[in-house]
Amino acid sequence: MQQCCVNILHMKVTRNTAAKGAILDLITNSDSALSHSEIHKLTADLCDRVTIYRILDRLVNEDVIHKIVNLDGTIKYAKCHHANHVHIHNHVHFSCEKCLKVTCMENVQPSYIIPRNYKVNDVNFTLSGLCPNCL
Amino acid sequence: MQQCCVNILHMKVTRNTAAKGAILDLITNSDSALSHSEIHKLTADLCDRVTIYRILDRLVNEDVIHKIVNLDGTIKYAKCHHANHVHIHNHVHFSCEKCLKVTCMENVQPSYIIPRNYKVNDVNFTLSGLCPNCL
DNA sequence: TTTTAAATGCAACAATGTTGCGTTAATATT
DNA sequence: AATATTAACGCAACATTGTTGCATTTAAAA
Ligand SMILES: [Mn+2]
Ligand SMILES: [Mn+2]
Ligand SMILES: [Zn+2]
Ligand SMILES: [Zn+2]
Repeated sequence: MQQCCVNILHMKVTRNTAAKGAILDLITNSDSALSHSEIHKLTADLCDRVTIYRILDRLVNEDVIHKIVNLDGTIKYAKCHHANHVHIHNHVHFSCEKCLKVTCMENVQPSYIIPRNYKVNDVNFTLSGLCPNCL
Repeated sequence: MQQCCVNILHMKVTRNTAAKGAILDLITNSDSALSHSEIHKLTADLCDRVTIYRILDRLVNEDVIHKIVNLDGTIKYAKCHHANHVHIHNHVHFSCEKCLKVTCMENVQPSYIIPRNYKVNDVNFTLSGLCPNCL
């Protein structure tokens, strides 16, 4: 009765499927964060469009991948490379205006001072401009 | 031949209209950032849905208001209260998970160190959690 | 192998954002 | 004040994105 994966919020057992594995591989091996539509195009007929939404939600809730909100409002998905499993996702993301790639900068963690009467649960720091490849 | 307002990117003359004035007032007097749909509801029959999109774009391009991308990908609009006109918009935004309000924290400006081979043009820092009213 | 319920496909729907075009009206010019 | 210019508008039509319900399939525990 070994459980392979769980939704860390609801402590509900989840399952591994072919589509889930393929999408996770895609995200893991990508050098930039991917949106739903990008994944949809890259996977062709792997599975239904709705299934991709559900798989992405599942992977996020399992804390395997994380969401990044791009400056135009599009949501992208990436996999952290650091080891810690349950994590506050407090690093910077860079959104290149030319090649349109969004990348995690896991070693850039901004510091800020916020009044004590706020409780911070999550963080989304995005810088945009030109990446090294496009500069 | 005094020009009232211009698109600062294209240096093109823009015009003031009743709908534009009303929407700017709404945003100026709001204590939190507003989305297109919120503005649409608040203005009732002021103008067409499409016109609101175009007015918001115009106000952003005139550098009168600014966009804030919320953690769920929804885009909100706010007006800075500081004086400087053309500005890098580098302050933090706070997104409350309970009351769902998004507010500018103009005096919170994070510091970060990014490699020199990146060129930063814009910044979007959003914190989410509980605001003082909801804590 | 059997059981169970998570995951899927599909259809239908809702929300959000975009484009083209004929008309209206803000503003500069006369 | 009248006129000319063209930005802004309304409307319809469309595209994209995300959601929900339900019957069927299938991963994985028993
Ligand atoms: Mn990241
Ligand atoms: Mn702001
Ligand atoms: Zn680039
Ligand atoms: Zn609140």
